[in-house]
Amino acid sequence: MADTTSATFAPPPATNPTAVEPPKRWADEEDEAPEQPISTASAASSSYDKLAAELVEGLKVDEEEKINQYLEEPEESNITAVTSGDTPYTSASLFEDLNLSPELLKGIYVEMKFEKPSKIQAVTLPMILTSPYKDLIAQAHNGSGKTTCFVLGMLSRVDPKLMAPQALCICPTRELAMQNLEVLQKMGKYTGIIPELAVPNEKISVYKRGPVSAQVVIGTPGTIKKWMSLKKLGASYIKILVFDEADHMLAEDGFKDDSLRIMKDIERISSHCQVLLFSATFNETVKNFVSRVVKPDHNQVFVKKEELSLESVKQYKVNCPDERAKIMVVKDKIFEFGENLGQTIIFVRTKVNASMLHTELTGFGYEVTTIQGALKQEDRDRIVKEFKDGLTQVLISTDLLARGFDQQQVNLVINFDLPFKHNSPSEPDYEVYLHRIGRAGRFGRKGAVFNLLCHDRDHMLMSKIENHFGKQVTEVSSWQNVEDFKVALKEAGLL
DNA sequence: TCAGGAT
Repeated sequence: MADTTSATFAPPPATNPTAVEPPKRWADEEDEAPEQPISTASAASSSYDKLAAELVEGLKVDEEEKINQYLEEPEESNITAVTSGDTPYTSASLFEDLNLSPELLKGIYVEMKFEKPSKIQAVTLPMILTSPYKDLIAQAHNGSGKTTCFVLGMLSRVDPKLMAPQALCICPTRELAMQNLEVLQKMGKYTGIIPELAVPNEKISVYKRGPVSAQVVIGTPGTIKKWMSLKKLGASYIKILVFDEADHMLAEDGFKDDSLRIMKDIERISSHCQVLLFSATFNETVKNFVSRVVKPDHNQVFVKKEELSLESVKQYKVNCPDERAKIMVVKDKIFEFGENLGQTIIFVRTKVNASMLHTELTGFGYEVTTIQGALKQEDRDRIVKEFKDGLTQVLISTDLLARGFDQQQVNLVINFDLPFKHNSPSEPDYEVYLHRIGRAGRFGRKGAVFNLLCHDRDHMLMSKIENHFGKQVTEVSSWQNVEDFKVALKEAGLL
């Protein structure tokens, strides 16, 4: 594949719009982490090639509507946007183009240290912030700045003088809700807007508290649903509703029921509420479903699946004769080089495997921490904090952290187990795979992924993943040879 | 042998 950073911005079936901006990397801003200044126009820009206009599959826009209004867009973009209706949008090349308050701009420049909008931000922010406020389904690469899109959207649309919940953001895990809250607090530092976290809390009873007066609420589905049903969280003034990791939030085996319930309760009371659905992944099934969930005149932004895997993250597979060998690879190869690398996340499929691997590695005397949902919340919080503070080097995790978790120093991801679909174990979970490898290479950084394969099924899953993304994964010749791993890590740019 | 949130 030539280069995922390149593409044409062209809604079907129209002709290409005019290029208005010089090419730049898609990952010119990180997803959830504000700490790093944006590096804009990169040296890689010369290698962009132009892709043909592509159809957005699953488009469900009313045929009677004029659907081909589109943004003036940088021609080098790997996203396809389709807008619906008469509203014209102009890509925002500067944050100043967005009519943001001076307080919000100050947060963007001073606190976040952003310079200019990333690709996904340039395209979606005008859609989010232009009246009439239409629903939006937006897909963009891992680490490309999605969080900023909806956080900025929420902060910008909230009236700071009205002390009532006006924006709601729903996330699949407590960790992600907390991370998003932190971004919002930082970006909104000068706005005076008050946020609140809505996640389960053993210490504070929801029954004893008063109604929420915070203007932005970020949380997990069950808690938000509960607060709403207990009339602690009023929907009257909510005008923007965000689903982070929206494909998972609306998937059949995800949080679909809770999410729909919340959405309907809000829309019943606040019918003009704008709904934003963000994720790096939308499989065809979910894409079709979500486009029927939002209002018919919604806008869409999508990326082809072949272009979703990050070019900056080098993927490898390692054939291991048995489970024991997988542990040895982690022990002798990963820890061997680990000191010279950034941080590492080892993904396992089950809590049991997480505990097993943790016991094995600590038994060898290695320092490693493990996070999974069965731990107490305070332990989860501590482990995440230690990892984010750089106090721990290697973190074992279930898919709890597969999505959204942003830690820039992670440049190595180990798939100790490959993700597969619960209801059909011979099918890989392509979306989880993509989210996992997206934990490395945040903000366009270099990274490496090692997939440890031992059973026949692993090989089958791996080849299906390769086919799905149209990308061959390089094989490490021998699981026992330190040199092979060294070569791989050098090739990935990590040594 | 699902992991996640919440009950």
